[in-house]
Amino acid sequence: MTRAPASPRAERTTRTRQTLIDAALELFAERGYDTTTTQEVAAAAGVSPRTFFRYFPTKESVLFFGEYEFVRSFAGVYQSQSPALSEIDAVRNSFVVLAPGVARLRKRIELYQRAVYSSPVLRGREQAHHEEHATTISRAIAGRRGFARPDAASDLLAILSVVVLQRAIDRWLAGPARADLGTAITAEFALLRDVVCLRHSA
Amino acid sequence: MTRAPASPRAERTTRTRQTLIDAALELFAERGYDTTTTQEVAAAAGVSPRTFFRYFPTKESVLFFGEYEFVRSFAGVYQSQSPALSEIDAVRNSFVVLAPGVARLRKRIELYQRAVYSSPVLRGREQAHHEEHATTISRAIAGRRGFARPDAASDLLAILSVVVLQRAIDRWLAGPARADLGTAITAEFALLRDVVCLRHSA
DNA sequence: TGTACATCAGTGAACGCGCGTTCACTGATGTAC
DNA sequence: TGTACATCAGTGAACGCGCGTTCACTGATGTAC
Repeated sequence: MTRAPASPRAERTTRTRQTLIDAALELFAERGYDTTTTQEVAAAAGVSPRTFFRYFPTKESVLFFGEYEFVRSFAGVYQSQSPALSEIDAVRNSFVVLAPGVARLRKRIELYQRAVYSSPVLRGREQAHHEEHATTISRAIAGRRGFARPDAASDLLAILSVVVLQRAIDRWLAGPARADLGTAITAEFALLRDVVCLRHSA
Repeated sequence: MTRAPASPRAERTTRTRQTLIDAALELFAERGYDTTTTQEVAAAAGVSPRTFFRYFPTKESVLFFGEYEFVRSFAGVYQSQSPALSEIDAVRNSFVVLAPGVARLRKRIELYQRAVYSSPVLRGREQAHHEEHATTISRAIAGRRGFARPDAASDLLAILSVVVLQRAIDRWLAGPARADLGTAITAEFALLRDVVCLRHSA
């Protein structure tokens, strides 16, 4: 996670940046993003208002710095799934494999989600991120099938996967601290199959 | 749509408001929401900058004024679906029934979508609207089953429905002007069933 | 129908606010020799 | 090891910008009688 402190100067830079990020995450989650000023974040981090913009070009960027790269590792895991699996099962399995890496960041993700929900503009950004993630997943799905380009089916499956994953994370965060994210993901995908595939009503 | 012009004064008010809305929609879609100022909207509508805020409390509100109430009519249509239908089929059928009402607003919806996509804050608002719509749909689903409260299954189905409907609308807008929205909705729900329910890979 | 007053659409001007930029500086850390 | 210079983290102060508010006004429309 944290780099080796190359020099006192570099170490100070890293520390200041991290302090700003922590302060911002805490304040945004607690008081709401739109009602927290960059001045307040700087004050909480013990630096001057000016210094905030030395580290981050915009108020938003402090939140999105070093985003957990769940999706960056997705493609690799997905390709290694058994070819016998259907696409949706392969996606679900990949998510479950990656779950422990996410689960370690539970506290941070919880603050992040609270911050994002507090503000329209952050929700919009998050939505754009989800779309990017879906694009990545869609390409991976198409690749596993040996298709050069994603089609409507892989696009839809990718979007559904992101929505279902987000729901699983929300439920996991709402549950006890010891809950297992992989289990939540499996349950949510099972529910997806039920509501879409079961033919009978009620 | 437009009320009877009760008096010259009331008629003028209505006209000014509509002119502002039209100008805003046009400019936001064309130049982007964030890069268009309320001054420019006022100028395009032929009124002073100050007058904009006489009609709308915020820049955003001019866009969301008189939102098409697709979802407001949903519950009624949904309850009248045959009890023999599965929930998801009943939702799809309801959407198809309501489609012509939406399709009449094609040009306006197109501008609206372009405006929303141009701005993070609007995407965030739209996301919040989708969530509200999903809540409405989820309650309708639970009601049809005779349940007092929505559960995880109705919530998930509702969210999926909103996502799938939005995709259908996007594809419909991307297609030729004469395309049928109901057909696009049916196709998208069929695709949903395929990607979620088919067991074989490739 | 005609006059006196009330209401209201539209406007101008000035301001508060928070994000983000620009210019100019201080003092500590790093480096060349 | 010691000195001279370079770099860089942190800061202060002033400003631009666009949203949104406040105060005070004009002139047209509406209403009471």
